[in-house]
Amino acid sequence: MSDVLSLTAVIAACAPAFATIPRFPSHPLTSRIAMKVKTRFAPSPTGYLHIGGARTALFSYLYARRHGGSFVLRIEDTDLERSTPEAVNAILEGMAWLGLDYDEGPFYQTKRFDRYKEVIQQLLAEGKAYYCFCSKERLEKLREEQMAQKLKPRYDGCCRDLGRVPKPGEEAVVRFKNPLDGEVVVEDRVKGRVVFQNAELDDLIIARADGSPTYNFTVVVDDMDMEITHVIRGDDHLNNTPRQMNILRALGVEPPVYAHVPMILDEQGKKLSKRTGAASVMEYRDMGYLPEAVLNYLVRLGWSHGDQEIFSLDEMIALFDIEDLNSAASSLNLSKLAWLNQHYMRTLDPQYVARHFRWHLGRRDIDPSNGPAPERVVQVMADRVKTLAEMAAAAEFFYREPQEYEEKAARKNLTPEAVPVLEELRQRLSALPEWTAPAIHEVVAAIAESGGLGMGKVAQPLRVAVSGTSVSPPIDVTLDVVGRESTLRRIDRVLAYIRAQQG
RNA sequence: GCUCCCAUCGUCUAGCGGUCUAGGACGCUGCCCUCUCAAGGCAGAAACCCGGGUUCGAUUCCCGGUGGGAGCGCCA
Repeated sequence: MSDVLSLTAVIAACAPAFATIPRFPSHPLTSRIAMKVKTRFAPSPTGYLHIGGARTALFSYLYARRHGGSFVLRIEDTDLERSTPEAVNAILEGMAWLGLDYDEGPFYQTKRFDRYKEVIQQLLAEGKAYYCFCSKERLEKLREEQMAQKLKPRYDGCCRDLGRVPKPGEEAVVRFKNPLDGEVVVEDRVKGRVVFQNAELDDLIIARADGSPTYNFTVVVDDMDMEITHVIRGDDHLNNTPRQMNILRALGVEPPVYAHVPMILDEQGKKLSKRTGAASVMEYRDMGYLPEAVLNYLVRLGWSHGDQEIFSLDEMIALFDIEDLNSAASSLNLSKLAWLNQHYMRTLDPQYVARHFRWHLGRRDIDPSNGPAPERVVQVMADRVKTLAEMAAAAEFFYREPQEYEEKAARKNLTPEAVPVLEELRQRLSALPEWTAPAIHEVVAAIAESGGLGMGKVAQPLRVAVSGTSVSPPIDVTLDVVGRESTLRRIDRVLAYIRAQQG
C-alpha cells in the first residue's frame, strides 16, 4: 500500500494542476432514471496517448457534447508496476493538444482504493465473492491441462464454496462468483446483440493477494460511482463486457449502454505499434499536423455522415451519432490526413495556423522575429506543402539568406547568361518606388519581354538566388515576403557566386 | 484450442431487398492552367471474399467456408 501512496504522491507532484481530489457519492447508484448522458475516457498511463485511444476519446467526447452531457477523464493506474507519472502527463498533454476538454477528472484509480475495498467487502459479505487460496502454481498447472485438452483455460471454481476467510498471514485473492449458467446479452450499439454463455466465463479475481483491486473490477465500480451512462471503448473490451455486467448486476446496478468501436490498424493493416506507424498522438504534432486535421481524420475513421469529408468540431458535435459508427476495423492512411492537413492550413485563420507554425520554426532554431511574419508565410506556403514541418523546412530561406545553392538548380539557372538578367533585375528592383508583388511582377515581366526571354529564364535564376532552390511561391510573392533589402543582398551574392564559378 | 468480433475500389467510406451498368473522398493516371513547386479545373482506371440458401429480385437477410482481428493473467 505504501507504493500506492508514493505513486499517487508523485503523480500529484508532477501534475499539480490536474490532481483533482475525487469526490463520489458514498453509496452506489441504484437507479439512473433520466440521468444525463455521461461518457468517459479511461486510459491506463503506461506510455503515450495512443491514436486509437484518442479516437475513442473523441467519440466519447462528441457523444457527451451532442447530448448536453458530460465527459469524464479517468486514469486507470492500478497497475503500479507499469503506470508512470510521465505517462499520465503524456496523456494529459495529448488531450490538451487535441482540444478534448473534459468536464470531470482526471480521476485516479489509485486514489480510490478505499472505495474498491469497501465494495469488495460488500460482495464478500453478501456471498457474491469469495476468498480463493489456490496457489499460482496450481492455477498454472490447471491452465496447462486445459490447454492440452483444447479447452479454454479458466478457473475451476475450486474455492468457490469453501466459505473460508484467510487466517492471519495467509495469502488469498478474492474472486467474483460469476453465475454458472444462463447467458449475458450485450446490446452493443455498434456490434449489435452479442450473447455470451455464463458457462464460458469463470470466477475472475477482483482483488489480488495484496488486497489491490483488478482492472475489471475497478472499471465496474468507477462506471457505477461516476454514473457513466455510455461506455464507448475499443472492441478489444467486448469480451470483458459480460463479466463487467455480471458484477454490476451483483451490485444491484443496471449496466450502462455499451458501444465497442473497432480498432485502428496501421497502413499495412497490421496492429499499430510504435515501430510500424505513428501510434502516439504527439507524433502527429511533431510531423506537422494540425489538431483540427487529426480530429477530422480520426472522426472519419469508422464514422461517416453521408459523403461529407470536412467537419469542424462543432459540426462533429452536431452530427455525431453512435448509430453511424462502422463495425469493421480501419487502416490508417496518412496521405488522406495530409490532404486534410493542407485543407486546414489553407482555410483556418492564418494567425491561428501561425501559432502552430512557430513551434515548428522553433524546432529548426528559426527565430521569426528577424524575418517575415509567420502568418504571412503560412498564407503563401500553405498551398504547396502538406505539413507544418515541411512548411518550416521550405520556408527556412525566408529567415536565413541562402549560403549555398542546390546543385541541380544552380547548374541549370546560375549560368553566365543569367548574369545580365540578374544585374538588370537588381537595378530595376532597387529603383522600384513601391515594394509590392504587382510592382515586382511588372519588373520581372518587363525584363522577360524586352530580353525576348520566357518568364522562366528570368524568374528561375532569381528564384535560385533568393531561395537557394528552384522551388518557391510565385516569384513576385516570394520577393515581396523576403523584402527588398534582403532580396538585393541575395542577388549580389548570387552574382558573386556565378562570377566565381567562371573565374 | 475455445469464445467473441469483422469482411464494398490500394485506403476511408455511401449503400439500410429493386433507384447499383455500386456513389463520394484520399491516393493514382492523363489533359488544361503555369515563372518553379503546388493549388485549381476536367477526364479516367479502380471494389460488393467464396459457396449455399430465403426471395419475383440480393452488395443488402440467413447459414457455412475462407481470411483477418480480439479475448481467454494476482496486465489494463
